[in-house]
Amino acid sequence: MSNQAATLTLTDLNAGQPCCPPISERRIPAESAAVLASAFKALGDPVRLQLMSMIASAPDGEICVCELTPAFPLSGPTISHHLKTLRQAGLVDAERRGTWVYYRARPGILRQLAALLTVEAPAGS
Amino acid sequence: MSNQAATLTLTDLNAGQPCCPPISERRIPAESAAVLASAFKALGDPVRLQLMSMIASAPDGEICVCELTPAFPLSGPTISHHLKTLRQAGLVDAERRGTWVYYRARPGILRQLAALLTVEAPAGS
DNA sequence: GCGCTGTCTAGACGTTCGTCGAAACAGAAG
DNA sequence: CTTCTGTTTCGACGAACGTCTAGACAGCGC
Repeated sequence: MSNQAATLTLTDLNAGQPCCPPISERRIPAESAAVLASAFKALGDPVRLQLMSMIASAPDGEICVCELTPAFPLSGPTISHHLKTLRQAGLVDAERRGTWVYYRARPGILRQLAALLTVEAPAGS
Repeated sequence: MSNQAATLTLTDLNAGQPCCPPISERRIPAESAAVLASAFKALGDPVRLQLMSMIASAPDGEICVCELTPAFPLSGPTISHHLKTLRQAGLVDAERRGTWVYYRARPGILRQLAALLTVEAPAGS
């Protein structure tokens, strides 16, 4: 379940070199913008952002769905849907071990997004 | 325009201290998640991401709408709508000087979002 | 004043998103 | 094999989004 037959995916970008310089350096090309925007869109929901945070801050680097679901006043399928969105955006990885499924963050992707938003030290403001 | 008269805005967060530690350190509280997610959602559209990039990378720190609009195969009102979204998310500032309106990035906000996505140096990956 | 250009607002339309309940799938335990 | 629990997929519905056209507002020049 990597992704559809789209042109690019964030995972592809991560596999290679750092995809883009910071947005303050030069304009993002249209193709990269589509891929990167999909990653930001995945983070653009409060539930998913908290899920991402819980996964990224898990003590062992991974966390069980059974621990994520009860943390929100939402149904199981809804949480699963959000996790799928994060998965398709390339932000997290899932692995089934026996009965439970464990989620793990992809630090490389997060670092790329952070680098994209980096700006030089402020001159005026 | 999800949270107009809501509890917080990203601009408020920026005015004060750094709002949140990186998501890899601890789980984002629900209130902060709502504000931060709205910022990521604003960046979650290819057009807006490119607009943001063009604004942030403008040589003089600001750029005229008349320069942004012809860069996309979209109508003027549509571009204006996207700029309004970026404005309401607190990511950019607008100023009218005579006939033209100039947009300028808010580096502090971008830095906060970048800091949020920062993760420690990779152990294995 | 009048017209012209640039930008934003208002309303409408089709698409996408977030949520749910019901059902299907995967493993573990009797 | 049967049953039970955990997780995902499937359809459906209302809300939000992205886009458009038409109109309104702000400055400049005649």
